[in-house]
Amino acid sequence: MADQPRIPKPTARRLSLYLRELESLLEQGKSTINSTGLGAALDLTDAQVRKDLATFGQFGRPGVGYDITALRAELRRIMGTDRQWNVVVVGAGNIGTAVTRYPRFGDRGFRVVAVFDADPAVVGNTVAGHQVLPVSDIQSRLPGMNISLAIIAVPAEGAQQVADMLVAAGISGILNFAPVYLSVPGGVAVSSVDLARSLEQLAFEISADLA
Amino acid sequence: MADQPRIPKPTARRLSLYLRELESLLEQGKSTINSTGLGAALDLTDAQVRKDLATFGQFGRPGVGYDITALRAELRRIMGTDRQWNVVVVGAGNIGTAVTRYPRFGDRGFRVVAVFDADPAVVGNTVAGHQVLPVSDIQSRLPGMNISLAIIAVPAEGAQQVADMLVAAGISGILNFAPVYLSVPGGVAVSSVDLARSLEQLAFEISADLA
DNA sequence: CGTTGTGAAATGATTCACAGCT
DNA sequence: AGCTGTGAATCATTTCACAACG
Repeated sequence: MADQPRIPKPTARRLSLYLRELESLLEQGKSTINSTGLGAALDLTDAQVRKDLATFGQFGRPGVGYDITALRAELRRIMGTDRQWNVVVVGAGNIGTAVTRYPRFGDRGFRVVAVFDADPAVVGNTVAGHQVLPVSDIQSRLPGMNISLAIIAVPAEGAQQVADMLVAAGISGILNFAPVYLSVPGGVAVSSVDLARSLEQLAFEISADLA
Repeated sequence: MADQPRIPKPTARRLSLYLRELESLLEQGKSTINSTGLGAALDLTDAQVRKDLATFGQFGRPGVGYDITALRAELRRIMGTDRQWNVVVVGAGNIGTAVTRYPRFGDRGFRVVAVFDADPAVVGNTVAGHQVLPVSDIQSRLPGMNISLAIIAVPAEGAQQVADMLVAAGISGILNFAPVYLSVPGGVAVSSVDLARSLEQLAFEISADLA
């Protein structure tokens, strides 16, 4: 087996940034872009852009740049978003509801197909066309629904337990809005969004600036 | 003037993680923690934890570890969250509303004090006790409200324009939920949350795993 | 000619390993 | 004895700079 060309983590994080910018350039009617232009739009150097893209293949043409449509297709393929991903949302509170209704998921290949909540007062309600199911049904209902991504939007206290249930039900990726570190077995990806942390980050940058 | 001990960006990002974990340890009734324990809870090595904290001072006691309450106070001071930060939310749609209602901000020193929206059908509504004001009032109303942080939760198309208005009104930090890169003058901090990107990241990790 | 792709150099971050404090 | 703080070594990422290409 040929060994994979290692992918630097920062490169992996920037990939979706390139993809987003390419979409925007297409809307503006552009058809090619060079590394300098793509970098300028994202605050990256031209060399950085070229190194990142070269990790996955040779997509550019010397003297011309990158064909936007072709590069977009490559990136989608590389990221796995050239197909549809079904998503389950656990937690139908403020955040869970907002996320379930988020209109941009559809354009990017994601579709919420089920919503769960632990609160009996919420179970049975409808959120964006989905009847909220009890979390106790995760075990029995999830397998067979062909879902590999989950969004956790429950309070901190319940998050680890929900994560365990989701993993047991075969989920391979979790987007976590609860402000706790989730411990999951290898092979399961976790990405976290902590709103208070994001604001703290800003407070810190501002405070550090004037120090 | 003595030159600042440079702060590595990854260290800056982890600071709020330590803070969050310390809160959790306090709730569990612990009073001291060592670098190994703090690291284990966050998937970091003990050396990493010590290096990070040592960037800001000598907070630990050899043979004992770190006093949780004292370290928490230090981190809060360093991050600037030992005081109250007023926050303005622009955009009262799904995300803006969820963020405005987010109960955890209060515990962490943040307080939403105003909500704006561009849609006349939404202006005048009440969200979590705040009457929604028209974005056109940002210029006149914001200055004097003592707000340095803003949350942008408007569609991609309007985000840059809103950012410009906020900067003009004296905001120094922006948490951006719109899926676009915001260009701001130096001295203004931006931190972004892009839900579709977060899911893409997971899709990529999963796809890359089985390659 | 302009622009890519890429080795080589420079910079940045993490890990090691241990002296020194309590 | 246990654990911190920290130089030195390793590892990772970015930037430089240029040959090769359309």
